[in-house]
Amino acid sequence: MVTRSTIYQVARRCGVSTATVSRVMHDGTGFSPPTRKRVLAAAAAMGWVPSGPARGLAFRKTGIVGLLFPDLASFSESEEESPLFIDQVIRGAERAAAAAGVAVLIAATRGAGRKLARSVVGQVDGLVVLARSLPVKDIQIFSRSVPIVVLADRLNGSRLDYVGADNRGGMRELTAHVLTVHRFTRLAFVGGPARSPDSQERFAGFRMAMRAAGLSVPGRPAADGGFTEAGGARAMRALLASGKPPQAVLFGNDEMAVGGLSVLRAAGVRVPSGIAVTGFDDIALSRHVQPSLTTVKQPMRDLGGQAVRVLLARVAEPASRRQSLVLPTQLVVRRSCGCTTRRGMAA
Amino acid sequence: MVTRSTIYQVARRCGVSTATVSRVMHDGTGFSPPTRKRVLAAAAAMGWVPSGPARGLAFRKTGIVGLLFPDLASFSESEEESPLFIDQVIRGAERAAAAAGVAVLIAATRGAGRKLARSVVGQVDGLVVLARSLPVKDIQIFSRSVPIVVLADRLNGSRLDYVGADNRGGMRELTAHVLTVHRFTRLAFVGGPARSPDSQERFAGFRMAMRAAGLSVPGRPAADGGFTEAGGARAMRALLASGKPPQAVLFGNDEMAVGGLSVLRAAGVRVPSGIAVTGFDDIALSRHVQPSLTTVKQPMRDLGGQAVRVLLARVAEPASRRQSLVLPTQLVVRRSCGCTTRRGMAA
DNA sequence: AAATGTAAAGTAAGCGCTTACCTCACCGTA
DNA sequence: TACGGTGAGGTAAGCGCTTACTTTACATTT
Repeated sequence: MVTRSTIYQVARRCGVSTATVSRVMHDGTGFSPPTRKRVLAAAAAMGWVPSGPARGLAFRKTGIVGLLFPDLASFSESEEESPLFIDQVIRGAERAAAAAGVAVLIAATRGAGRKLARSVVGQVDGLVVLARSLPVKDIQIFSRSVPIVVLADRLNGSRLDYVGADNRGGMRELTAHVLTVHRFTRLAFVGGPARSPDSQERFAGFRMAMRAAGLSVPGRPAADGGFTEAGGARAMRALLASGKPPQAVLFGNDEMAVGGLSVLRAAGVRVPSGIAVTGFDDIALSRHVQPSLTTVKQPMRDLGGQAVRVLLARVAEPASRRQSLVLPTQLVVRRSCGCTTRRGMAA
Repeated sequence: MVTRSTIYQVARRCGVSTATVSRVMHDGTGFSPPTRKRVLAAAAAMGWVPSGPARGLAFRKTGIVGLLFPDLASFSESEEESPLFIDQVIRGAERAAAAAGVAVLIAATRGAGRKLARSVVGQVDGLVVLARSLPVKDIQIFSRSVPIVVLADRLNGSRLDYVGADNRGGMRELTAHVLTVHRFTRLAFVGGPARSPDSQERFAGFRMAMRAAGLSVPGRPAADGGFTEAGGARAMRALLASGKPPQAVLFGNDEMAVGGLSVLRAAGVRVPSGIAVTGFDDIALSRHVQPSLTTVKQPMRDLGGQAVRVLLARVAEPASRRQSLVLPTQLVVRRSCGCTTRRGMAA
C-alpha cells in the first residue's frame, strides 16, 4: 500500500516538533548532531518524501518549469516519424532545467488544451511556450500569473522574453549559397503557414538574397506547404505541374523538403541534377535521405536550453530587462543542392 | 509584473466567500446563476489561475504523473543524434496523460539525480520509471510514497506494475528469419549491457531460435556493445578482427547496428552480401541508413502510453491486481538482412 | 400561523510544510 | 547571586484551496 508519511509523523516518531524536522531537512541550524541523526534515520526508515504541494504552497515556488508545445505529431502523416524539432527542444529544456535543479512539466496543447494549459500554469514557476501552442490571448492572460518566454515563432510587439533562431539570416545565407555557388537563377521558395513569423522570416531572408543578387523578388512564396511532409509533397507536385519548374526549390523546413524529395523521386526527376532542393532545420532525418539534404541547422537543443535559462533568470529577477535571444543558425551543405562535398557524412 | 491572484481576492471583488468561488469553479451547486456570472467575470478579469500546490494539498492529488529516464543522450557519441527511443516514450506518455487530463513531469536521472527524483516523487500522483533510471533500491523506497510502474528492463521479483516489449519473442522471430529465410548458420549476437534484462531477454530469444534450428548455442553474446552506436562499432571491429567473421551479426539494438554498419562500410565489407546485419527497436533512423536495417519494431510510443495508462489505473484503484503488460513486437524486414523485399519504403 | 423544506451562501477546519517568534536550560561573567 | 547570552527546540500562523457543517431567508405545507 502506498501512503505518504508526513513530516508530522516523522516528528512524532523521534519525539521532536515538525519545526525541528524541517530544519534538519534544510540543513539549517537549531538542532544538535544527535537530534539530526535521529531525524534523518526516522525519515529514511519511513521513506518520507516531502510533499511537493505543501512545499510549493509554503515556499510559493514549485521548482517546476512548464513547456507547452503544439501537438505536431498528431498532424504528421506518419505516426512513427517524429517531428524531431520538439523532441530536441524538450531535451535541451530538460537539461538546462536539471542543471538548475528544476523539473520540466510538459504538455501538448492540442486544440482544446486550454484546461490542461491552465492547470500547468498553476503548477509552475515559469512557462516556455513553443511556437503557437497557445492563442496569443491566452499567453497574455497567463503571463499575468507566471513569467513566460516565447520560444520560436515570435510574438511581435509583446513584452515577453523571446528565444528563437536567426531564420532570416539562415535562409539568406542558404539562398546566397544556392545562388552564387550553383549559379541557379530560377528559385522557388516553399513556405510554411502564411501567418507563421518563422516562415515569414525565412522568406524575408530568401528575398534579401534574391534582391542582393539582382534577381526578381517574388512577393509571396511559390507555394505553402504548411511545414509538413505531406504539404511539401503537395507543393512539389504543384511546382512540377506548373509549366516551367524551377532549377532549385528552397523549402521552408526539412520536413517539407523530405516530402518534396519523394515526389521528385517518384516523378523520376534527379536531385540535384534535375532540380536542386534544400530545407531548413536540420532534423536528424536530413542527413540520411537520398540525396542528403542541404539545409540550415537550427540549434534546436540550444533553443530549448536557452529558453529555460532565460526563464529561470526572469524567475530569479522578475524586474530585469526583457531578453530577446536570437541564436545563430548554421549552413549545412550536403548533396541535395548540387555540392559534391562530403560533409555531414551519410550514415 | 506577474502576480498570482488568489481565490480570496476573487471572492472579495465580487462580495462572496471563497467557498462560493470554489463552488462556481467546480461547477458544483449552491449558487445562483447571477452569482455564478459575477464570479466568473471577476476571475476572468483578474486572470485568476488556481494554485496548483494549493489544490494539490487540498485534494491530495496533483494531476501530474512523472516520467523518470536515464540520460541516454549524454552518453551518445553525437550530441545531435537523439536516442529516439525515449523521445517516443515521452510522446506516448504525454498523449496518454493528456487524454486523462494530466500533465507529465519529466526528469532525467543522470547520475546524481536522486535529489531531483525525490522532488519529482513528491510532486506526482504516480511515476513511470524507464529502464534503469533509478537504483532498484530507490524504486522500492519511492514506491512506498507513490504508485510506480516500471517501463522496460523489468525488475524481476518486484511487485510493481510492469510494461515492456516482448524482447524474447521478437528476437526469436528475427533470428528465425535470418536462419530460415537466408539460411545463414554462423550468427553472432551483440548484446547490450550484461545486466540489462532487456538485453538478456533478447539474447534468450536468439538462443531459442538457434536451438530450434539445431545449431550450437553460445553461452554468452559474441560481444557487448553497451546499446550505444560507438559500442556497436567497437563490437563490429572486434568481430572483423577475429579470424573468421560471422555471416550475419544480430545487434541487440538499432543504435549498435548503425555503428556496426559504418564500420563495415569503412572496412569495405558489403552488407548484406558480405555480412548481414540486423537491429532491434526500429528507431526512425533505421529505415534511412544504407542499406536499410532489418529490425524488430518496439512499439515505443505504445510503451509510454500504456505505462501511463497502467499507472493511472493503479492510481484510481490502488488495490487492484498487479499488471504486467508485454507488448508484442513486430519484425520489420528491410535490406540489411539480405531480403530484397521493398517493405518499409526508404525515404 | 407554525412547522418544514430548500436553495444560496458563509464559516472554519484542515491539507503538509516553513519560519518568525518565543521558551527554556545552561553557560560565563560581574 | 543575579544577569545577559546562546544554542536547542517548540508554537503557531500562514501559504491558497476544498468542503463538511451552519446559517439565513424564503417558499410550502398543514
